[in-house]
Amino acid sequence: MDSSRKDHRKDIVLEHIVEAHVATASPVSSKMVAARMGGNVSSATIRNVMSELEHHGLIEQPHTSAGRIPTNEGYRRYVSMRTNKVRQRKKEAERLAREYTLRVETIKEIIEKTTFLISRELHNAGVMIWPGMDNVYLRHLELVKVRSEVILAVLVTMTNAVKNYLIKLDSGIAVSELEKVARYVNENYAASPIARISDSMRETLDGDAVSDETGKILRTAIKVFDDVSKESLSNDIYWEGIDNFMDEPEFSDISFIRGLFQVFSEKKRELADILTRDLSSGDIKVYVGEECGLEMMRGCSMVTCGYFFRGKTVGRMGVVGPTRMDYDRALRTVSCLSDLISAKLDEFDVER
Amino acid sequence: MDSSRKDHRKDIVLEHIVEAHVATASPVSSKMVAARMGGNVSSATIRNVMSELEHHGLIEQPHTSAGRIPTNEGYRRYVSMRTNKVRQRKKEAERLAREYTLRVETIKEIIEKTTFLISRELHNAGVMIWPGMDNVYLRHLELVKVRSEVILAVLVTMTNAVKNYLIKLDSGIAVSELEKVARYVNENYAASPIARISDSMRETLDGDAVSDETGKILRTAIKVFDDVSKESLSNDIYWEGIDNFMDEPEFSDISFIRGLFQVFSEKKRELADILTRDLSSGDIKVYVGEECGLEMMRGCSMVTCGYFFRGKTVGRMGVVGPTRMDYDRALRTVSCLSDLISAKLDEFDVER
DNA sequence: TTTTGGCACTCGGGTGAAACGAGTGCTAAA
DNA sequence: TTTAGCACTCGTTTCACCCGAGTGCCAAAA
Repeated sequence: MDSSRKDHRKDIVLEHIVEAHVATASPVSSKMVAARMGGNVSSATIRNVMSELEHHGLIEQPHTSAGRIPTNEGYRRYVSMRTNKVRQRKKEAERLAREYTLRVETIKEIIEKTTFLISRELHNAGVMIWPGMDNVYLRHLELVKVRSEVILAVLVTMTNAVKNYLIKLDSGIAVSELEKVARYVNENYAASPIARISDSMRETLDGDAVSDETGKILRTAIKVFDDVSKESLSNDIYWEGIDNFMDEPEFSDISFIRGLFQVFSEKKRELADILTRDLSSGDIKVYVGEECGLEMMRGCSMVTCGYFFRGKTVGRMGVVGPTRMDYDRALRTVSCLSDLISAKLDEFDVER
Repeated sequence: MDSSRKDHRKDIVLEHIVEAHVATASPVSSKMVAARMGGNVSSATIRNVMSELEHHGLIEQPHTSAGRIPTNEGYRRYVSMRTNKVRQRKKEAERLAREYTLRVETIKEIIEKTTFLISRELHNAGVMIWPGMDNVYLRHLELVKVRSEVILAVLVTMTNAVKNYLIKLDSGIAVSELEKVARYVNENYAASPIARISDSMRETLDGDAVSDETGKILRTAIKVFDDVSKESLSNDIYWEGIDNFMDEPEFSDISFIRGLFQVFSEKKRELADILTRDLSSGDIKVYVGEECGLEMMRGCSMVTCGYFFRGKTVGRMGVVGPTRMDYDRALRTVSCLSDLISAKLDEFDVER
């Protein structure tokens, strides 16, 4: 048998090992692989192939006299054999699309619905980051006085998210003045990217003739948008369904669950940062085990994909589960949902 | 020894059993109780008392040849001996008070801070319900047009909570008209209890001379506030620190944790309802085990206390932990935090 | 050269007997 | 009424044992 065919068989065996292990959660024996391959090879042959795969670090034995399980590298190889052939199943896509036919008018609803669907479909945790400030467009601003020098800025974005920020001004301000500021912003900056509003205002202020009145308004508005951008530097994260983990045998160790839970609560910033880091591309990305950089994610994998608004990647969504995950299905579902919600988001954008 | 002194000793022994069990998490032996009582009674005497306590259903043996652990009834009795003597420790109260000296301007911040403090102080989960609509007072309303017949109502409450509701009108409406409605509401209903605004408007509408213009405004406003009240019938719940459970030996069984986690996620409504039910009183309340009515809370206790705004109980806050909980400390901490945040909330209310 | 049957070896898991010891209940004496 | 003493119980730990799934290697077959 020539070497290329031999390599191909190695991949086939690895595939079977991964898939059998995903299905059964226990080590896979040579006999089992032989059976899965139709019985036209003997287990002894498979044993030879397996020992090579082990040599390459793609599979390992939990102990002598046990079958093999894929290593992180094994999963990684398996995944890279898969990612280029993500074929969406039409029926599945249609079924998922129907889930969004009900009233979905805000990005909040989209995020809740999507993470819910991911967790339900894949029996794992669904995660999603909100669009960051540089990709969020203003629909409406309202300023509410809270105390003499403290105001509440309420922003409604083009994707109908309502965000509020408490802002401490340098000096007291009259309600009528606040109204003027809000009106000015709504008239001049509706549909602008929020992160760039304060800079654009500074230009106006530095530029030619600006009346005293307008100057005062601008200075307050600049303070507001500076604070807003500062307060939400990194994307916010939302998740759902982490209790699905608890069914998986690999998480029977409670300290594992605890660590993982912390990734989703106290340390959710770090998780959000990982997803934010990948925003430059909207492609599907797979992290196997600690690849993502979080020690506590050992034993877990994450399959994520960007979602789009106005043609730009504005956020990411995906699934977190054990490394022993049905990657094929995960890739399919995540990419399908990404398409669906990106289309939905663009509906928010039509001029009315 | 006369019978009243005898009964008193029973209580002392129960107290020691509860406290020792809380500390060690294992069954308490007669020898251990004798030692805790200063060694002037023998273990044999304690054994007699214990057998009586067992007879009364206050303690039980996990098996022969083991010490005793308190039953739910035992905890209940222990707690009722305690609740009337909740004495706040001054130093502790001052330490907690300092946690709120930093900027806390909105009820959201208060809720996050308080549940965090509860979970940190008591190493259990902190829970808190938001004030319900009938106790929430309007500070400001803003109406933003989303689509021809869909608007977004953004409410700012007196406690600086920002809530938003998507509302589907019966017919399209102009932006200028929306502005009029919002202005009318802000001028006439600021500082009113939100749940009663639509009724009050209906009265105005049914009453004497109302101009066509005002009538139109009122009808839209009524639709808005009807929808708002409808959408938030029950109080919203917030929690923090349920991972603290995972350290306790009684939760080493993962299915327990899973059930509990569901109480805090999918079934959080039921938990919120339990707290809402108790809103009539602001007193401290203790649920031992399934007393609260949730089967999944078996093995858990909940210590809650109301918090106040304008002298009325508007919400509840407390701690959820294993029945084997330091009730003394829980009662102290919860009641202390209730006082602190009620005072803080009232600061929001001063006329400005 | 590759595949395969055969076989010895490994090692985790399950089973059962035995020893241990913490804790009890009861009794009789203080 | 309290207490010392003692027999008894029963969960836990330990150890020896066996079973069987699975491997690695070798020599024969293809």
